[in-house]
Amino acid sequence: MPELPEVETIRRELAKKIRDKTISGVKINNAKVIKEPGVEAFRRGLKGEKIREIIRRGKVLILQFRPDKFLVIHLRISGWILYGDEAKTARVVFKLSDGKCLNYMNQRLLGELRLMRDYRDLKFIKELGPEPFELTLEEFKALLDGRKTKIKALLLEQKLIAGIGNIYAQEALFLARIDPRRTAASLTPAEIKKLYTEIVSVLKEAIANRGSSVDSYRNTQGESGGMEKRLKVYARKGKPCYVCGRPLQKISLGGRGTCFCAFCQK
DNA sequence: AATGGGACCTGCGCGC
DNA sequence: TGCGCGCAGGTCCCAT
Repeated sequence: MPELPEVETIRRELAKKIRDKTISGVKINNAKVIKEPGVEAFRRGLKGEKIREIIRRGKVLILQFRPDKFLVIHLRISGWILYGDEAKTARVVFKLSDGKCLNYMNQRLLGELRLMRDYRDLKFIKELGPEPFELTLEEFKALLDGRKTKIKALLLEQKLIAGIGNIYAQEALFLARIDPRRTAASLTPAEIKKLYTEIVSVLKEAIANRGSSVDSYRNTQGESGGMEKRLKVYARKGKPCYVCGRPLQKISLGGRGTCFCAFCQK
């Protein structure tokens, strides 16, 4: 799925396009993605609701209608939101009162929609770690302290830090020149500081470039991001390292593909 | 606590 | 051309 920068891009675009618009109807092409309440209650509960706020928490997108009514949108892998005309391949179409549609795209059907009284009651959200931009260096240090897990796996733990996924974990480690196989506890204070800086920096760069479109992800206009051209290691196995020119390696860490430069990342 | 595997899904690109 | 396989931005759950 879209990671923090992609979801933040969607949030910003939607804030301009759909705030204060009303949902006039919901077309459900695949009920599998609706996790709560039931399909009919979901449809009924949304009809006539005005969108007041568009919120992001980690990789989760949330539409707020009332103080006690929220649509929680988890894109997971392959999810994105297309604004405009109704899309044939949309899993769910939210029709707006001005004739436009919010199409919930999700090829792999792993995404989840929930209509809830409070998104903060969702277990996943409750347990989510702090937003990277609100995390201090000292707090980041404390998260790594004593942890024997590999640093790359740790960065993906949403309970520790919200929003980093498999692209930006690899990118941040490359930028910080840290081998993804190192244990978290083995990082020196200088390395922790560098990694912290690079995480914040790469996420900001990605947001500024409207995210990475490496597979199905598109922005709300259906356009590619721009960050994919700037990625240094993700999906670049065998290609030359931008720093030393040696071919990048690919290994599996925690069941996820991981590209890195075995020479530059120590 | 850490790691590995599988599950959930669809569809793409690759080698044969 | 067609088929089987591996793989894909996420997360959960179980076993060791």
